[in-house]
Amino acid sequence: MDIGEASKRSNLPPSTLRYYEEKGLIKSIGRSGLKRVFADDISERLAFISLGRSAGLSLDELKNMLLSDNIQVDREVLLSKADELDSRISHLESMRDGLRHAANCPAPNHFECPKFLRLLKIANQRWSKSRRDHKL
Amino acid sequence: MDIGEASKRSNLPPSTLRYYEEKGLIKSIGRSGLKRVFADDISERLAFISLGRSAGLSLDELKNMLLSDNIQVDREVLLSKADELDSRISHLESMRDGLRHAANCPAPNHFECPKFLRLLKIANQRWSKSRRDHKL
DNA sequence: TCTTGACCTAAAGTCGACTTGAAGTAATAG
DNA sequence: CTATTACTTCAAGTCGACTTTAGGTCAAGA
Repeated sequence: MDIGEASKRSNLPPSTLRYYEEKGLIKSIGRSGLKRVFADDISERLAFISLGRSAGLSLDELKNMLLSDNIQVDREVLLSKADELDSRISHLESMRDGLRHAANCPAPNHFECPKFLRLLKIANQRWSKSRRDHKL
Repeated sequence: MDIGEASKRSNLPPSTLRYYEEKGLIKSIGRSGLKRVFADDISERLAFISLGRSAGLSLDELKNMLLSDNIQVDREVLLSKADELDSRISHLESMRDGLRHAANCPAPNHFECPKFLRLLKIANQRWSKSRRDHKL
């Protein structure tokens, strides 16, 4: 498959695919003349990357996850990434709950609403904890 | 409270606080000489911003949420932000589940594992749907 | 009185993640 | 044969979110 096809299937511009290749997130399987040729499973790889990006992961983080494709031992990397995601999910849930509450709260200023403040406080405690634990 | 105090309490450098003020995310209540003076509730506001940043929200998004502090009618903004967060949470959960599965999966290449691929597919369907719905 | 430290502004620099532009190649359609 | 179209490289440009730097103000302590 050429870069145009990969671009269509992944919904990412060719320039992005070249950039990802340069950064080592994907590989072309070879060339036909000048043109890159990609394997069929590139779509899934790119889907994974898109998903990760939309979830706020950096290209470096994603590269680490994808590297473990080849190497056996990287279960730990995957599991620790999963744990980081858990903590990120907690933040988002706190934000979401805070916003939903705020939308229905009669307090004139949300920062005076005790429930809202409690959600904030819990969320930031959780954050501090996970930063301590993972030395982020 | 001066900027140094606000910085300590929020665990953000003064330069960041000045930057946030410039971008309209926070306000100083006045000046004492040259020095900015912040109200006491600045800590909560900054906690909210930090939380949002750590969850991957942009300063503009956060500004929108915070603006609705003053104006009554913005329940809809808050609720739609909460919905966006729900979709972001779904992505993260899919990633997390995918990673946890991958860590225990015997398949040599995760992109050959049907369960992993199913998680990816579901996640991206959800993504496409939410992009359609919210015209992101 | 002088100096130190915490603040100030405005402008420039940095970093990640791309995008755009200029200049070239290669197959294909008219 | 030439023009179009899709690709190529490499360098430069952009954008968000900050950080750093240079030069200045001001209150407090030795």
